[in-house]
Amino acid sequence: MSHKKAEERRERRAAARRNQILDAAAEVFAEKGFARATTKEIADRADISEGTIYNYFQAKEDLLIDIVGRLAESQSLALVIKPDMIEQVLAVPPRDFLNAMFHMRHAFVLENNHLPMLQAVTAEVLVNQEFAARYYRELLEPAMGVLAQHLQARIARGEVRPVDAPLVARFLFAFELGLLGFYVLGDPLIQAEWQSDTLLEAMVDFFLNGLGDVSAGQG
Amino acid sequence: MSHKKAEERRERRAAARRNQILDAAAEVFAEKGFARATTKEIADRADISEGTIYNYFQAKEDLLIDIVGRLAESQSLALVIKPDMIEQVLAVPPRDFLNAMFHMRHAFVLENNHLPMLQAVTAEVLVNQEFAARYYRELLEPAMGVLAQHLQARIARGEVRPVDAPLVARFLFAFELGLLGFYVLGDPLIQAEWQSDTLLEAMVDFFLNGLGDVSAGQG
Amino acid sequence: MSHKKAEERRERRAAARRNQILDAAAEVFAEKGFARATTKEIADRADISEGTIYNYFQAKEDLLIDIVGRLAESQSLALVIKPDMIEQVLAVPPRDFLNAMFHMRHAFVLENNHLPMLQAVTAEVLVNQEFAARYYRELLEPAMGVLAQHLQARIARGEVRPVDAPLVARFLFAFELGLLGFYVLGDPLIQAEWQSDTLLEAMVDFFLNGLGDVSAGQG
Amino acid sequence: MSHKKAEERRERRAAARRNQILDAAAEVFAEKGFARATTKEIADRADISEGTIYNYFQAKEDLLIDIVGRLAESQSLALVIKPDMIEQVLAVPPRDFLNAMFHMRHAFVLENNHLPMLQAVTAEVLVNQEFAARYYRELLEPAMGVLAQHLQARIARGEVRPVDAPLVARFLFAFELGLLGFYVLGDPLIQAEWQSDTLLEAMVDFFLNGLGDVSAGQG
DNA sequence: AATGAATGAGCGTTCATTCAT
DNA sequence: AATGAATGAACGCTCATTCAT
Repeated sequence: MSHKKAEERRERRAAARRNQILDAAAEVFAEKGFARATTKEIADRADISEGTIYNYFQAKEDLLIDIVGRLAESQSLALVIKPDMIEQVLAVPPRDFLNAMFHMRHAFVLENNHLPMLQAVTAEVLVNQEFAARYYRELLEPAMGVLAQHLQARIARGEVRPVDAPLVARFLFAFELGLLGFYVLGDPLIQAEWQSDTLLEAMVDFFLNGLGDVSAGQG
Repeated sequence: MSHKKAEERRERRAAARRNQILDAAAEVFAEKGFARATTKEIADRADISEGTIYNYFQAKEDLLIDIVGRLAESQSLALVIKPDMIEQVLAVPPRDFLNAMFHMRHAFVLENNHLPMLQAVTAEVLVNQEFAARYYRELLEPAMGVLAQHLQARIARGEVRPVDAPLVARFLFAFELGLLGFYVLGDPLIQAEWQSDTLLEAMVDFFLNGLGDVSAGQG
Repeated sequence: MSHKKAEERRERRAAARRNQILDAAAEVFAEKGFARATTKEIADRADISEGTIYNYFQAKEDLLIDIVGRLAESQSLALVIKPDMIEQVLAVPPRDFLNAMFHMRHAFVLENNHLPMLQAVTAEVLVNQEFAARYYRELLEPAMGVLAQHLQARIARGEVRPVDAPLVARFLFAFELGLLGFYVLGDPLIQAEWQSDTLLEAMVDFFLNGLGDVSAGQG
Repeated sequence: MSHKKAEERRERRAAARRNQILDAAAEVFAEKGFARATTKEIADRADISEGTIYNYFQAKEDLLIDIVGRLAESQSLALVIKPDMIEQVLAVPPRDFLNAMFHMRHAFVLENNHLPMLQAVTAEVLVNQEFAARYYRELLEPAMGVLAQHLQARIARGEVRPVDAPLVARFLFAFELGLLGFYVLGDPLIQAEWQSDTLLEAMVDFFLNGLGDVSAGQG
């Protein structure tokens, strides 16, 4: 039916506009922060007029909310270990699993305009309680939960030491969050090596062996 | 001389006023973010009038700059391993050294109104290049440099594995930065345990041993 | 001719659309006032798109102008004493004439969506000189003129005291205008009784006898 | 005490500013209507900057609310028959009482910038339910109540016919409201005579005698 | 003839900064 | 040194109007 097709095309166009606006918003938010970003600059960046933003979003704040939503969706597609794949993933040795995970997360950051989105959202989250809750609930908690379960399974299989899985999952995410902070702060070493095997292997090595507890044998 | 004394007293009072204003500013910045914080609220919080702020600072932005300065100064007093103490510090076993360092850094966060200052500065740093540079140069780089050197010395003494010291120093600071992020985000586990021995020891353990490389023996 | 018929049908449809839009506009203007009413809400209320309004009217303001026009036309059909009926109307006793007039005017307000139209126009008229002139010229003056003439004829016939006819005609219309104001303001007494015989008779009685000049006999 | 005096002077200045702004606002509201009036024009008219308005009022709407308040206060000072004066007022013959009342009300309109205030408020009231309620409660009801009581007392004394006092009080106020409408609409007769004895006496005469019920004697 | 996405001027409001007191 | 009233630029947002479809 032509009516149906026309509707579909309209919806596709609307979705494209929304994404166009969100991409522009994420960039400006990342550069200036949410509060200092102006709807005018977002509109200019997206090559539309200010009024058009409000045909697609109710308020400036909704842009940030929807950016979180897009990140969450994107992450869930990319990072969650699907229930029906558990066995296959557990078959991968810990070293390779860690490497793959770090690799995937570092690649995720640079894909699809994710960096400005993460930067924009992270900065706002530090000074906006409502956002903090949403960010924690939608982005951190689900991914951390999956990792903690996975870790627990590895422990049960005797592949890693019997550490406190939820705590170590937080360590891992905190570590990644901090490393992303270093990237955004412009640390030359982290920026240059962000996707390099050198960095990923150093991380894997560090997570598996730590500094090497020489005292352990001595104590 | 009484003239000199009067001058000194005046300067002491001025410094007290500055600190009073900076404390108020740090709180408001932490709660709302720099851009959303208003000079009116800062003035109210500091129990002075808006005009008075401008007798002590040229612009709102200077408040944040001076907060970074105060943090840097405070950190340099508290955290830098003084050159004339190197030998004594190296005498401490790695495990105790790490424990002391984590303990000191976590205590630092909660002391002297440092948390709001760190929160305010960290949020702004993510979206303000000028600030990012200042923060990196004044707060991160010096402390990281000292730690990297220290680590190198430990490696030379055979106390820790021959890791890439500058990189691992970054790992350590990234980890701490990310953990602070979790604290500010309101992660219940991290917040509850922030200064507990349990958390500090888990961290030390993790840094010394990692997950335990079971595959190492297998490879 | 089928061409002519098609044209007529088109015109009838166009007139229906115009009325559909004007009815919707009058409602929204009455509820929110002209300036606060949006073309979007008018379009929604009329079940058409915003663009369609502009196929029938040049601008939002024209909606109000045409509402005045419709009211004037409607009033002239209903209220003006036709020249060829003068004799018949004068044959009606004053009391019955007043009663009929009040009855007709009060019914007029509640008929055919007139109330929102009157409300919308009256509110705008108070703050818009151009409109005030149009309203006065098209709605008040003609009706007042007819009433004044009629009154004069009654005076000539000795049926009413020799009052200043144009002034008393104004009194009568001012009174009705004010009463409509009370209705719109939500005065419970006036609203409840708007079309009741009680109110109409009290009005007639008041217009014929006033408060009763007790002093007249004393003076 | 000089502190107290300074405070008093400050308050006097603030009150003057508020009045200066309200006067300007009333004028602009009367000319354009509340919604079309801009804060910029009010500020220009009051010879201050737009920002200053917001040092004295929370929002544009509060200007109108406070105008109603000023009118109510002003009216209560001018028009309410004080309880301890009832006897004196009742001693005045009905004709003189009506004349004085009409005189006072017509003078009130032209005094102290009341006309633009009444015009502004009346126009808004017709299209704003919240305002209608406030206007009715604060401006109409109290004055109408006093008049109805007074009328009842006159009836009890046999000075006026036994009319329905609350209803006739409404008639009187509706009449005045409508007459004010005619004034604002620019009716040349009403405008020219607004304060003239001719008009006032015609009104008094009309209220006392109506059109003269010739039929009464006939019936 | 009807649509509704796009426009951009203009609105009410905020707030860092100034300055007379 | 301290005040707080005044400022006005700049913001987020609305909405009458246009026009390609």
